[in-house]
Amino acid sequence: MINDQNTPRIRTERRDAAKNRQLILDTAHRLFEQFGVEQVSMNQIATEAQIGPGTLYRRYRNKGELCQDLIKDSVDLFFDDIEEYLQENDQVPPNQKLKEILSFFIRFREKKAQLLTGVEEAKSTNPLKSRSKSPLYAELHQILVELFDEMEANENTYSNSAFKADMVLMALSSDSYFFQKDVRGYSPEEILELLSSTLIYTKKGF
Amino acid sequence: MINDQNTPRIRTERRDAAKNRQLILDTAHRLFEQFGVEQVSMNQIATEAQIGPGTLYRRYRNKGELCQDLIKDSVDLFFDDIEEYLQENDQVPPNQKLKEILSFFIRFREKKAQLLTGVEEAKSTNPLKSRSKSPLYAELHQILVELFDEMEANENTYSNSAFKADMVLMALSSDSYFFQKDVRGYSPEEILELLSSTLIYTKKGF
DNA sequence: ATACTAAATGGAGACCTCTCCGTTTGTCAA
DNA sequence: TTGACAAACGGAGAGGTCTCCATTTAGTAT
Repeated sequence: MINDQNTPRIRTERRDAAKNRQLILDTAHRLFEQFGVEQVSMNQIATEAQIGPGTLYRRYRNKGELCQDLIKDSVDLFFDDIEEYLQENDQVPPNQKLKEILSFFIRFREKKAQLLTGVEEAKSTNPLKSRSKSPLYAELHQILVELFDEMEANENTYSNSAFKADMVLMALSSDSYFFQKDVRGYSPEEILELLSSTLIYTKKGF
Repeated sequence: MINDQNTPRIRTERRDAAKNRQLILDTAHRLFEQFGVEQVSMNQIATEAQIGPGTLYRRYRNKGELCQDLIKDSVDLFFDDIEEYLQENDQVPPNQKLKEILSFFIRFREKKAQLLTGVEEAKSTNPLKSRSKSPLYAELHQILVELFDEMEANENTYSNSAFKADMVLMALSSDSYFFQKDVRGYSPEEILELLSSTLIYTKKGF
């Protein structure tokens, strides 16, 4: 899982290709930093990196994939944090764990806001495959489902953990999250509270 | 509210302009019907209608606005239905009313799937103003908030009706709704059940 | 070294969205 | 009628996304 496209490949990546990949990543990073992810076009990246558009699109089918590659490391660290937390706190009640995970994610989202939005936007623009198969989404969904299941273990409701997990992630998508912040005026902390009181603490009053 | 851009305007719409508006609407409707909303470009509409791109964009800033104009009438009917239902059933418990409204909306969404998606997509692509100010969204939100408030009237939770309403609408956005259908494999009825059991029947087991 | 081959490259080009602006055309007042 | 003028028009063009493919080139087997 650690080296996926870095070191040895199925038949090794050509040296020039590897060099170009790094060149693209560096250029994109620099331009994103300077102008903001939103403002930078694939064109611009190609031009700045002095490669043809074809070369760029060959490696990344769209800006989203590029963004994805750029946060890959952060995402890995993020999941490491979660795993560590879960291992050290497996006796904690599941709803508390859930809330903590959401808190982790919100912090992550705040830190990587632009790139995350970049990932999501392209996903929807392009293959219409929704924001489904982003590894981040899928893996996080899996974790949430397990916690929801653990929560409902001693309840009578028929399980809808997968749905709840989708709701949570939906609510924390760029679209929804920034709508809550910018239009509704909530702080990250308030969003966390609203979300947990709405979707996590389902039994009893609150 | 009834005549907004139809009959008398602030200073009447020029006859040629009115004619063109209708021409655009007809052309778009025809092309959408024939090829699907997704597949038809603004360009194509302009060409087919034999008008310059500038003329088209002058009237509709993007495809979303065009779609919006195309479903305006259906939307009005939709709200009429809701209003009628609410007036005839104001003694029914609010959670039941809520569920019924959602059912209305899901049916509407199924019927106007393509145009609705068209509206939402452009909204997010363009002014980044999120899917907020679509009249449909805003008005529906308002109705949901009132019902949630009514529901919580005799409970102790501090009100988060606005948030819940946002969650519901988020869950029924094209993005989320079709994800649930296509990827998770739920039927419209199942989505309705999941949604109500998750967000509406908050008190007690189910 | 040499030839072979699959990967990598770059740029032309198809098609798109959206803006700008010089020109045309209803409309209304004189 | 006849101006005058704001509204409407159309199309050129800037800038994007993404594809295709003829050409180049890095590894590898001989």
